[in-house]
Amino acid sequence: MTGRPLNGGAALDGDDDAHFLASYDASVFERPSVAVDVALLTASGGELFTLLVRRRDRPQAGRWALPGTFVGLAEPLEAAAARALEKKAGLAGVFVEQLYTFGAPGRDPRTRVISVAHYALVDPARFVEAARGGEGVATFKISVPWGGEAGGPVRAVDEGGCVHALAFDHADILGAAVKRLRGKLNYAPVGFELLGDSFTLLELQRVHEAVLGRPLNKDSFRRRMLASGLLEPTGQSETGVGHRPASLYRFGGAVAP
Amino acid sequence: MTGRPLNGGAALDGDDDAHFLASYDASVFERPSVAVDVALLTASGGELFTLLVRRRDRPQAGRWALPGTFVGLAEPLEAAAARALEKKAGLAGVFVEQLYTFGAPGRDPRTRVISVAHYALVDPARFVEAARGGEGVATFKISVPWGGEAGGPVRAVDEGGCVHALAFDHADILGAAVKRLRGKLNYAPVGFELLGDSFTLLELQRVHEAVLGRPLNKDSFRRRMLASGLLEPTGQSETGVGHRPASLYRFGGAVAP
DNA sequence: TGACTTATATGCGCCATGCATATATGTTGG
DNA sequence: CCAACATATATGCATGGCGCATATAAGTCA
Repeated sequence: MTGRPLNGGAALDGDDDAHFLASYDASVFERPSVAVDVALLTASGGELFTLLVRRRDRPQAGRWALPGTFVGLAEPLEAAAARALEKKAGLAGVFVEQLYTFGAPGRDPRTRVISVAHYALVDPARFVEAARGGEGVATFKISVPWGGEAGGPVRAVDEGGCVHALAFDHADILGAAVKRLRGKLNYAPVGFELLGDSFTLLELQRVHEAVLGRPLNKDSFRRRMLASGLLEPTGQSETGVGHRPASLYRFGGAVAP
Repeated sequence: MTGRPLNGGAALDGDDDAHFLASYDASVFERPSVAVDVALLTASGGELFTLLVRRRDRPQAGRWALPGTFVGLAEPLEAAAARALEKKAGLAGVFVEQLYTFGAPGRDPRTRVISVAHYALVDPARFVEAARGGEGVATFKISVPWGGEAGGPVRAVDEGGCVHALAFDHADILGAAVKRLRGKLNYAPVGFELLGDSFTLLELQRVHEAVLGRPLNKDSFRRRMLASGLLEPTGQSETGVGHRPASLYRFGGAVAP
């Protein structure tokens, strides 16, 4: 390994940098536009759903698209994603995380638009409320045509079972969100974002099954979750279910004994 | 779930969109700059190394930084990453993948610069060649101050054991690259990018250990790798090693029997 | 030739998982 | 009030992966 590092690597910037910055002309280079798009996901009945917005403006007016917006010049990316979610779906304070940046030169026919895609997770109750909120907003079931972590675009299916072609590369963004979620289930406490404050083990299992797209072994899932130390019994149980009620749990983040 | 999708969702764009696009003025919004930075990694002797470039321009002239460049207006992101690697390190045809997009408003003092970070993997032989290539280029050992998949910035250590502060948020980018690589080892055939055409099982184990930052059980590693079906014996063995020579393998991607 | 060093093969115990069985505890319908 | 019902919860058992230990193989080097 050949290396010629500086001795000490001391910071060389100071007042000189300040002078330089004062005279810096930011308009020298032509720039692409930067946007964010948000794949909002929820799980219900062992299926994944997303919220789409009908485009009113060109291009691709009339198509269904992810909530999105252009990024403000001094706005953090996550803030832009949260703003898009707030404006288009009326949702605030939900889990949002960066996903992948889609930047193929031809993905938007207007001009070069680089989209920093995010995904967001909410429980079904908040999701339904958000989907009822605005005009031009609708819920779509996500149909994943690939298994495991293969990846690729997914299909958006409306209530009538009709598949819709989405705007731009938004089917790929949704596919990336599902893939990320599947990968994360293996090692991270995902899934709790998709549930309410308290939940039964079976409800948690249904969420995992919705994300993974395959049934899970009940006993093994129970043991694994209870052994993970992430669950905390509330002491309460379901009521009115026509059979033995299940214990309710909440997410109890790694409390040391 | 409330939904009001269109019947059929037919594409509404056509000649109308063409007229619209012809008159579209792309300069309405102020835009951030978009750059790519590339964390080039290699593994040797159970350690990870990266290649850094000494900044000659303001701001932060003199600091060590990842190879990077601004993205051309019609240039794919991966192409920009490959171009940066080619120009700064003389490397072409290596594995490059998008990592994460760093866009905090203050990360570059000049103006808003959003960097789509990538990581690249090469075997030590090509790495050393690249590091010898240019002036103002050096090799640094990566010291990871966190375990598992915790994440966070890493330290760049020169040959003399001296830790250098990197330009901008490049220590975070390197940390994200290590984290990604650790996560990927669990399910994907990573590691082969970091080795030459043929290698012994122990060499492959050293690569995994370098990435994970912890020793691995030799027997278990052997069994797991041989059972994975990803390895193909070359029929050859090491020579001149002062002990029983190990069999050489190559990466044989899932060949059906 | 024999010491030395690492590769390779085999066996054993432990633990997570999948599967089967048994018991517990609510609701619902007589 | 009681029994049927449906699911929750608990327990046992076979299997397979993994960590660990042991034994043998095959080169180099003095």
